[in-house]
Amino acid sequence: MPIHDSPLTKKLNVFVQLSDSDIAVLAELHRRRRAFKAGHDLVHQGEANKSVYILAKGWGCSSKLLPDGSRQIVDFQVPGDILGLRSVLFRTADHSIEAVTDVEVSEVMDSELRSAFVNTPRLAIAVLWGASRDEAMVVEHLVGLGRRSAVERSAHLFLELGARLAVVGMGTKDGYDCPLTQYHLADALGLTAVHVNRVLRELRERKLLSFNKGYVEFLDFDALVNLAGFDTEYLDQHVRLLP
Amino acid sequence: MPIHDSPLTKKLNVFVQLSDSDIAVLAELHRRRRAFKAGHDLVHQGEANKSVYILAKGWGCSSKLLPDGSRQIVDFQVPGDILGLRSVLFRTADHSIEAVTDVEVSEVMDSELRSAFVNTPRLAIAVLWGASRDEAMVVEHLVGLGRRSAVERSAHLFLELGARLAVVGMGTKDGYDCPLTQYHLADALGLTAVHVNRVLRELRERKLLSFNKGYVEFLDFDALVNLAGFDTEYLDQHVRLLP
DNA sequence: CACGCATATTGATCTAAAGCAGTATCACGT
DNA sequence: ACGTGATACTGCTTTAGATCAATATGCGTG
Repeated sequence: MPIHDSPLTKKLNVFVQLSDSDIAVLAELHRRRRAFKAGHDLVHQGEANKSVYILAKGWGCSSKLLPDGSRQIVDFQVPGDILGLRSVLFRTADHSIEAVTDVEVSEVMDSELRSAFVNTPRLAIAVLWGASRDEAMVVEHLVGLGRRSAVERSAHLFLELGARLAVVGMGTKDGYDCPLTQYHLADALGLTAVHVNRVLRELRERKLLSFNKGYVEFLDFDALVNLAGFDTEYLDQHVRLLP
Repeated sequence: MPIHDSPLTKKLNVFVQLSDSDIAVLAELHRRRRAFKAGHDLVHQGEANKSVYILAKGWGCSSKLLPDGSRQIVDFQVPGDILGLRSVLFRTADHSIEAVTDVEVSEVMDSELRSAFVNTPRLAIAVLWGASRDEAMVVEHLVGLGRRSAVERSAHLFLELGARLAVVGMGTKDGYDCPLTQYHLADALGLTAVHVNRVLRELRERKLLSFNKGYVEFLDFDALVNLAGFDTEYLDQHVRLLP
């Protein structure tokens, strides 16, 4: 795949116009490829990380396990997302990141990342913007768990995933391929899998959205946005340019 | 108040041993004092911020409002916390920060902050560690909303606030002063105020914790930690030193 | 093919928390 | 001294979502 078609490049380009040299540096970062099998951990909770992964293919999820055995998925990762950035910049990982499907990543050592940032500030800004967007999504997720009903919350999640995939050219207003099981959704939405099933049925019967055989289909996009209170703006705000 | 007694200094010192010059720079940052009345906004959602505030006295909270009028409090701020850091580094604020009580802050322009970071890297690291800790707390909060019961969640919040206050010398294992109303708690915990009241009664009757006239008293700290699944470690992990 | 395992689906019951309604207390401002 | 508004507390009813139990459906593997 030519570098200007990689998911990360597409994603960053939406936000900052990358120069040829930015793209060249980005290509450098994509050299070391690795693959993970579905269900395996990319980052272990409590471990210090010396590298980040750029997700090229497949889906991941970051989650925390509770003493009682249940788990809460904090966020999903789709192609173009950077995994483990925080744990490199700051500290040991406080949650684990797992491959939902078979996954292909580019591994970037933290030293490479730092020098890339120094040489191409525009790239650094774009990546930080991405990290900031991810945080905003975590906050939005928190708000949903606290104050939205199961149906609203589910609708919101599907819309958000759709918006993220659209950025990397893997989704439209019609729908997108989604490899998640109802258990994944349950763990993200703070519901039981049984109830997720009922919620999906309701969305289907209300002709808003259908999720079948790995495909999410938006049946009435606007009504869905309205139901979820989905803010289309919040995913693409502008970063302040560092001096 | 001498600078080495300021809440922020205490907090950062827990994590990095600050040198005299670090402390001198910190003192510089505390020059421009401002006060806000309870209920007023320090940061408005959607506005770009040119300054951060170091909270010296009083409590704040950051929250998001929903279309239906309800709100979700994302985090509380106590003395020593830095407000609006993210919106200076990255982008416009995506939520508003409100003074819970009358509040005193030091205002720091982003240019001052940047030059302070350049001149005293150790200080930069300490502040970033604080920001990273705050994020970890947001994630923990999200997990609570998704997977913990009302009682567990409430216990967890009280413990977390206690731990944060202890760092700045404003709380012990016996308890701490807490200016929050049951409405604040409800908006943070994703409950109704009525139900918060019942939860508080249950905690009191089970002789775990009492909250009365602005004072949180731990009646059985260990049992509370156990009930909440509170991880005492997660607030004080170590940052990786930047090269 | 048959078997086991993961995933999806539906029905019946149970429960935690919401919603609604009302009372109590206290701090103010006049 | 008297309202008025914010906060705290309690009882009763309702509901969203959990829990328990069962039945599909498909898919890889011996």
